[in-house]
Amino acid sequence: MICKIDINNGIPIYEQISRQVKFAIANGSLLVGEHVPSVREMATSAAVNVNTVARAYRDLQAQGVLVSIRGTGLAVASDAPEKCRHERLEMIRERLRYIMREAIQNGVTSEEIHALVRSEWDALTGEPPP
Amino acid sequence: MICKIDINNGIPIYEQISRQVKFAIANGSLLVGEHVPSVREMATSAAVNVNTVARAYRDLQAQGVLVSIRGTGLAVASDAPEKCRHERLEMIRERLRYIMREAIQNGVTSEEIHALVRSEWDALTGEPPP
DNA sequence: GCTACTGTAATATCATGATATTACAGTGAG
DNA sequence: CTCACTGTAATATCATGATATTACAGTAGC
Repeated sequence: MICKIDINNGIPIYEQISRQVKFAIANGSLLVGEHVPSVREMATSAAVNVNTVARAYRDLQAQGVLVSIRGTGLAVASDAPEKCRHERLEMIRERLRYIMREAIQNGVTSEEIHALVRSEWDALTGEPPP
Repeated sequence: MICKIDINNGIPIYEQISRQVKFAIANGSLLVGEHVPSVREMATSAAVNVNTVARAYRDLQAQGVLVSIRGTGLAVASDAPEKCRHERLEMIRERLRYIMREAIQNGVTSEEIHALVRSEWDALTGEPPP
């Protein structure tokens, strides 16, 4: 489990970590009962401070996604996959909403938005535009 | 010209102001030569500090969007509309790209994304889903 | 029991965004 | 000239995110 951190996107690092752990659980990269990387290991691999990872893990515990096993580490909670799968699209939806709101407020048309989404998607996936 | 500030979306206020001024110029709400609201007026109407507005205006001057007329205020530069129109979709495109990247990295399908965009757009514009 | 690993906590330090406040030079209307 | 408005600048203060560092209790393997 490796986290890719983007320092320039405005999203707090601890939140990026939290999101990516949830995504990993949602798509089965992390299984129920499996241990998440230790705070020190995650901090090293993501080139980030230990406290920042600890903050992310603390949030994930508070949300019931991870459970602490004293002296051993943090494991994926039994009901985490369901939670994370449900949250997966919601997290993306929320961020989409902010953009759409701005676009709508400023006279961008439905066609323009859909064209943007299509072209960006194709550019990122390497698919040729239809 | 009234700016709507969202304190919870993570984007710095001065940047939100800057963006909204550009949008206003792009869609003709602010015309070439027209004065932008004074820092104090904008600060009051947006419930924001004067320095924050000044910061946004300073950036807009540095980008050649506004020009200072000493003792009088700031006016829309002659080539600002072209600049802002060109930047308009690019600003939205950039933010879309971040979301799409996250979505793709985590196994969201093209269908899911387009469905999300459509449903969010319809929810925000009040249009019935087709 | 020793060692090496867990999470957790506390502390101090820094950058940034934002605020409140004060001050000053330039402009234009009266 | 005076007054009310411009932008601009400097200052101090605050919250937040992030960092570095140190420390401590619990667990597992040897």
